[in-house]
Amino acid sequence: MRISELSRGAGLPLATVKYYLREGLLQAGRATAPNQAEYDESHVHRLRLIRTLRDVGGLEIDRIRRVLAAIDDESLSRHDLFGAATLARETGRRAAPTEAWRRAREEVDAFLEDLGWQVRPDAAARDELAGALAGLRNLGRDVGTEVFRPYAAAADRLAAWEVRTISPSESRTVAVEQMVVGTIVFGVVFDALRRLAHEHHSATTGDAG
Amino acid sequence: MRISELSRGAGLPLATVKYYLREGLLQAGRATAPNQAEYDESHVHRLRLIRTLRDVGGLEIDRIRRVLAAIDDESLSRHDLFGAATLARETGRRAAPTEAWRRAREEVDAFLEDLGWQVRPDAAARDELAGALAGLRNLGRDVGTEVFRPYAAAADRLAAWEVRTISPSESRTVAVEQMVVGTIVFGVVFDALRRLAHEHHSATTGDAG
DNA sequence: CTACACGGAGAGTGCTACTATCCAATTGGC
DNA sequence: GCCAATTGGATAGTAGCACTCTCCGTGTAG
Repeated sequence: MRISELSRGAGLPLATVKYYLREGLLQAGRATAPNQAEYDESHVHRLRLIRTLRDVGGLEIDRIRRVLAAIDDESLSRHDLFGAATLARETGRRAAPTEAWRRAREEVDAFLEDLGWQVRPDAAARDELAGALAGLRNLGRDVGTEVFRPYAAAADRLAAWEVRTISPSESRTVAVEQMVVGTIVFGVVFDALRRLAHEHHSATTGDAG
Repeated sequence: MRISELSRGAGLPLATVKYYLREGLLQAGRATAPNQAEYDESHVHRLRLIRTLRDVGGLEIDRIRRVLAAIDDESLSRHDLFGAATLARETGRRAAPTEAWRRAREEVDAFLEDLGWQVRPDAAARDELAGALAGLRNLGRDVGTEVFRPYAAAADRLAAWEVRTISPSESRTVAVEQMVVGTIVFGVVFDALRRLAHEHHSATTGDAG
């Protein structure tokens, strides 16, 4: 198919398809002439993937590019791929690392050590936890990493189940995409469900103010 | 204190403090002259709250404004406040509602009905779940709302605990801020821990490729 | 043969979150 | 009481992001 058909097929403006092509999110079509190329179903699927990552996951274009690059990299193992999905959800700390922040970061490292979790020392999630802890303290809450415990327990249960169910998948391409999409989309799903559960429990607790 | 002291005290550029003042995120100081005002600790705390919501929670200024307005609104009950925190995390669907999306939305409503959760029919989280379901299907996954079940169970357990522990708080102002900050910050915390747990379980499963 | 479509590139748009400049009024150190 | 520095307030400018538009010279379908 030609680019305008691809555009219609994916339900995206032609200009947007060209933009994704320029940005390297969408693989180039098979050139049939200096200014003509042929696209197929794989391009339609890729566009859907891009839009899901953006519309559902809320990822920026730059992050999507890196996630897709990891998916496309045949040399990456499945375990590495979980890292890629992880990379996709990393927030990218905005606040400068203060002294209090560094202390919080050390406590987070000790906490993870205590949990016995085997995670990279440079995982960005560590920084996010440190930021959260430092933020809570900065707002006057006298808390330690023990407040993370119930969350860690819930995350541990859920992640163990997720890893179990995602592993026995078919081809690498399929498995890899499931892993990445699953991590991102179900992250959003859990967050939405948690908010709904808050509302539900807050209502049934009968606290009127 | 004067504005420049406030700026130094909160560790933010003066121009940024002025910006938050203009945008209505930071309450005005007590005017002592046509062009002079007095600020206090409550202003410092408010600035910290704003930065935590932005740096840790990743909220945009407009959303922060609405959250703060809800916190400041004395007429809102604690239950309403959970709604305000909820509002703070709503993603704001970006994709246009297609036919497939509308079908997904109906299934989500039925699913929540089946769970027995009492949630507003206009909760934005419903749309997010519909978007997630439609997105998964659009990528070729033949799934129904039953894939949400394990997540709903985990979210239910966690939210029930959160509502229990947050309710018996002191003054309204403190409780309210705890609720909002907690919902947002611990949302980030859970997400970070889930990613770390993925990495840990993926490593210990011993899948090398 | 000619009107429309193509790929490619550059510039322009709208939005967000600041950041900088200007102003007249006011203040604090001498 | 003087004057540089600071203040509150307003306006304008900037940087980054995700498109979106316009051009251009070349192809292609009816």
